[in-house]
Amino acid sequence: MVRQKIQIKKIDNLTARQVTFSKRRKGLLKKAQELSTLCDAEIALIIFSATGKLFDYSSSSVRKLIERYNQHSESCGILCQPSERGNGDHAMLNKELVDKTLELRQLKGEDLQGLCLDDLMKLEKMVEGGLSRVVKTKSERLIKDISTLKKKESELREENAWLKQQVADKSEGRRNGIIERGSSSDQSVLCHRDKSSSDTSLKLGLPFSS
Amino acid sequence: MVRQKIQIKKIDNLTARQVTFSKRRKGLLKKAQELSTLCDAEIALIIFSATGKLFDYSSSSVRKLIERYNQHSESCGILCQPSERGNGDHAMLNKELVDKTLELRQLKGEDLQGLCLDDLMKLEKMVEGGLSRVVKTKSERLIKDISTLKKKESELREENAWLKQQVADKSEGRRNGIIERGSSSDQSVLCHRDKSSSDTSLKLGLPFSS
DNA sequence: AACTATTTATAAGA
DNA sequence: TTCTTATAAATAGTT
Repeated sequence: MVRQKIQIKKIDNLTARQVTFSKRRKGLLKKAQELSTLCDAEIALIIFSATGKLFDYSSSSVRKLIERYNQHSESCGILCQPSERGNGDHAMLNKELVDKTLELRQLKGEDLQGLCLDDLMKLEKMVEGGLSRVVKTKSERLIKDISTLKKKESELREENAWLKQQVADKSEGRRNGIIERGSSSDQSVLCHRDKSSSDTSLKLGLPFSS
Repeated sequence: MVRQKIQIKKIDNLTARQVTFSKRRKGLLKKAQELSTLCDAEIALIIFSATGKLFDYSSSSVRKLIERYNQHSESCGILCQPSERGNGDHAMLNKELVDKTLELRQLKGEDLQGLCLDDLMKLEKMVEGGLSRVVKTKSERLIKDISTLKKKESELREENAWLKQQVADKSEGRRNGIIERGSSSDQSVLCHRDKSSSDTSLKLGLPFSS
């Protein structure tokens, strides 16, 4: 489009992609807003970045538009049902939900402007704690996975050695003019082991190191 | 924008409005599609014309995006319009609460045993992101506070110097037997300065460094 | 985050 | 609606 025309395909370079995303997102939001104003249209725009971050715009409210969209596209009864409510329980539940939602957002590092330094320090400590526990659990999981993989590896090595031995034995047998003594039982064992091991290695995704 | 720049306000003429709607809608859809392709973003766009006609676009499926939007940011909908949700959908409220409670616990590093390695990595990334944002906000706050404090400090130093000068002048005045010439106007100025500065220092909690 | 050479989008007219 | 065209706006590449 500019200095040079670009192809409309995924931008390979990460930085360039992020910059373009930021610029074009801004442009898109502006255009949406202009259209809704100029032509008296109701618009909702939902954008998830490749990293999962959400950006949205609506001339009124995204949720309201979704509601309208649902009504328009389905002849639904589910979403528009009137209801027995108002236990007062409802309000409480809702309040709890609002509280948790805010806490959640703050743990994710959003909506921090309202917090004082003290709150920020507390929050930092909490998130650090969470992070360290997540990392610890991840490490444990990794270690466990590694040990499982190592075990599989040693089993496979063992099997491998055994197979090699079989092959060597057979070759030697042939060279010596001895023809497949007891072959049927050996075959069945080999078949069985081979099947189970290939299944395993596929699932776990080789190769191993060391 | 063209032959003549237009104001972004509702177009009065019906025909012109319809024509513009048609053109700009097309442009907006194109831009949305380009953004999603170029930057690997997921986008949903819902447009209701003034006459109630629906136009939509999505990189995948509008319904899927709405689903994701609900999961990602029930927060926003709830925070902004708690009353707008399906009144009395107790079960749904409850489910959201349960979900959020679990998410909250996991962000805090609890209840991680049920997660697979992939989930743990995602969680780690999310918490890291949160932590970095919290730390960044804290730093900004600290820097702002420090700069405020430094400014106050310099004001106080200035005031202090001025006061010292006053004291010195008075002492000299007395020693020389000259009694408070023009004292009333000096006093009023001093009073004014003193009041504003003491109020500030109390609120911010001295002392300063250097 | 700014700049700017170009490409795109589009308002007005046909 | 669609086409044209002059001009405004958006933006890719660069700094």
